[in-house]
This record gives sequence, C-alpha cells and structure tokens, in this order.
Amino acid sequence: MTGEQTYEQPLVSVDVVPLWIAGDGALHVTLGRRLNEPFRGDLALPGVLMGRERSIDAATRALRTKVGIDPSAVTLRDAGVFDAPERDPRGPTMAIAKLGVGSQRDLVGGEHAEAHPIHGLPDLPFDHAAVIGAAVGTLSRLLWTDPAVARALLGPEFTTRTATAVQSRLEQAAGQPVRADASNMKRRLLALGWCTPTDRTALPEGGTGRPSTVWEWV
Amino acid sequence: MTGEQTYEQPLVSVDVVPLWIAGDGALHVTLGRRLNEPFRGDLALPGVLMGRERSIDAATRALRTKVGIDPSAVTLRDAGVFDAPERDPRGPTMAIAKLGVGSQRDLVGGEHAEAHPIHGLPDLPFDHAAVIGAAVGTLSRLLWTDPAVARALLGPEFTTRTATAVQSRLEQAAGQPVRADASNMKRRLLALGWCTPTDRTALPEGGTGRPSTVWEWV
DNA sequence: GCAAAAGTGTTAGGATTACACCCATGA
DNA sequence: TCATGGGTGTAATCCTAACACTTTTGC
Repeated sequence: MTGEQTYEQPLVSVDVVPLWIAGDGALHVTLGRRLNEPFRGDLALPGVLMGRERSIDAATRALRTKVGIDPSAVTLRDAGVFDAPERDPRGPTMAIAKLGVGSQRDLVGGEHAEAHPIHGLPDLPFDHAAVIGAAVGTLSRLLWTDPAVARALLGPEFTTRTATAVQSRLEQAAGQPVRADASNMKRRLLALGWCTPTDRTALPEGGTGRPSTVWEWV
Repeated sequence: MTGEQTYEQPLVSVDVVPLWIAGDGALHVTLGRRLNEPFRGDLALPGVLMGRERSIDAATRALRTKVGIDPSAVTLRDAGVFDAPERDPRGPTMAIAKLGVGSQRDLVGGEHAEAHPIHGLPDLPFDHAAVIGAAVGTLSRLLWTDPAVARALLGPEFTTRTATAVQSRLEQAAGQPVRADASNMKRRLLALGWCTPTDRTALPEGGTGRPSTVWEWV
C-alpha cells in the first residue's frame, strides 16, 4: 500500500483446487507429488509462490507446472484466503485459494498428478484439507449461479440426469442438505435460461429406462 | 507453496475499509491521508504492506498506524482480493481487502483520519473505490447472517427503528433493491434469535410518534 | 384530541417441495 | 410385457411482502 516500511516480505502462495466429476459421478480433486521441501514427495494441491503477477496467472502456472494441466481448459474462481499461523511449518505464510473447474479429460493431469475422490482423501500437508473444503463449498454455491462454472463442470452437452447427480454430489460433499430433485430438474434448468433442451436423448452407459434429455448451452 | 523458485517477491498490501453508521443514519468510511508515495497527501483507505504475519494482524496495524483507530473495537471480515494489473502505478501488486465494522465513536479515527459518507466520495487512488464497493456489498450480505457484524454495526443496544434504517441504507449503498420493512422488522429480529427486546423504549432525538423497542444481544 | 410513528393481524403472492401418475426405452 | 428411470400435472407447504388497522407517544 505505502512503500515506507521495510518489513520482511511475506511468503504468498496460490493454491489451486482442481475439481471435476468422474464418469461415475463422484467429485474428484487433482493432487500432485511435491517436488520440494517441505513435505517433498507427499501429495498436495498444486501451488506456487507468487511473483509480481496476478494471482490468476500464478494459478495457471501452478496448474501447468505442478500437475501438467492445460490452464486454458480450466475455469478459475476465488475460494478464500488462508493464513492460519500454523498452516506452514516454515512459519507464517499466506495462501490465496483458487477453485479450478473443468472436465475429467482436461483436469486429470499429467505425470506428477494423482486424481482422488473427495471422499476418502489421504492426509494432506499444510491446511490443504480445509482449502479443499472451502473450494467444494464455493463450487456448490456457484453451480446454479455462475454459468461459466456450470458449463465447465457439466461440459458442452449434458443430460438432465447428469445435472441432478452433479448437484446431489456437490451438496453431499459440501455437507449441505441434498435438495437435488430429479422430478423437478427439467423445470429448474428451463427457468435458469442458460441452456436449452435439444431434441436428442441419451441413456447412461449400459442403463435402462427412459432416456434423459440432452441439453446444450445457449 | 513450495520454495524452489526465485521469483521476485510480490508486493502485497492489506487495505481496511472501516465502515460505520453516523448519527444521521448515513453509512460512512474512514479514510486517511497518505504519508508516503505514491499519492502522498491524498485520501485513501488505511493500508499497509504485509510482513510475515497474518493478514488480520496487518489489518490491525493499518488501523492503528494509518488512521489512529483502536483495532480491538473493530470486527474484521474478508472482503476479497484485488490484483488488477493497473491498480498500482508501481506495477503489479495485490491487495487483501478487509471489511472493518464498528461504532462511530470507535471508528471515526484520529489525527490523519477523515470520515466520509459513502455517497459522494472524492476520487480515490488505486482501485480503492472498487474495494469500498466490495466491502459495502459484503457488509450488506453479512448484516443478518453474521451476529458479530450486526452487533459491531448496531452497538450493544439498538432500536427497531435503527435496525430498519441501517438495513435500508446498506441496501441502498450496495445497489440492491431496498427490502427493509419497518412493519415486519420486529418479527424478523425475533426470528433471528440473536437479540431480545427489553422492556424499554426510545424515541429518536426530538422525534415524535410511538417510541421504538430497545433490543439487546443475547 | 390530533399527528406521527411502531407494531400486530392477516392475507396475497410466489417460490419450493412433494408426490401421484404417465411416458419412453431396453430386455 | 415388464422393469427402469425420466418427465408432467398438480397440490401442499413455506416464506415473504403487503397493507389495513391498532397502539403508544408528544404536543
């Protein structure tokens, strides 16, 4: 803000929480093996120390270099600031958390990446468990309020069935009451006005029953 | 996050938006004269460069040193991260914005401070106008969802009349539709469960009409 | 008593949820 | 034709907003 002081510079990182829906409908996060101390070799969120850049540019750098994800396929949103004193064994640090949303294909990551379902994550270093929790909450809030997030999560085309399942999983993962309702979902989607039903329908892999409407974005 | 890179350290500041309600019911912000370049001598939000500390500690430092406010009387909340490339003439910087809520008496500030109503602010340096806008929006959202914020803004005792006026002013300032409703406010306050009506009533200064119920916090 | 403002009773409207029932498909 | 799941029609419920009317005060 001012420039007069000579305080020691803060250690600021940007941590990305890459969230996506697997084929089975489960919410997943892409983690990476840490290449440096502390916690070298452990699984953690992709994160980088910030330089003199925008936080969103640091986030794309983290995706590219830490888990081999092409940032152009990821929709990024703010997910909070984390600076609890004990979050880093090196001392006081601050993390800007970013939610990253995309498709399984684009977010599953490269060589140093590991995909994990949100339920049953291993112990994670720093406060990454809390960061993931915040990002899941953010995603759940944004699903039907931010069209770009919805599109990134559901893909260019999706079925009513998928939309219901995704909302349900997100509410579960966020610890909210599950309000997803298959019988009213078509009306809800129409009311949003973001997407339109195509004249095509689709059954889930090996499924039976009446096929679900396929939607596309306006 | 990792420590391997040698990127140039980011310039990170914490800017506080001290918001309070004046006696006439208008929403005010406390600004300070900048003592250093850039924009030396101009009015701006109290802000400091972050050291290796928690952002909340930097915020209390900003309140104490820039506008002479006792931080112990202020309730602090996150109001977003600002890092637009052109926000600072010195180059890319990042600001962590904090909303500060308290009473007029505690927030009006000391020697270098100037209180300004939210409507009709002078031109401000950096992106401080946008930061104030975000903080006002945050305050409006938190008024009836965060008891500590409500208490900090309304004080230890308040009247139904005050509560209605405050909500109305906040909605105005945040550009939201004004939903404050005098005739339903008592029911709304009772439903919250945060405060209880005392057996006392009070008239506004020189006012007439039926006196309003005085409330206290549970 | 009169004016002014707080507060109550009550209702209207809208949004959400619930659920019975019908429809489309694979086997 | 049956099992399976999607979708529609419609009713129940809840919440909010609105407003007429009553109450409490100063003058």
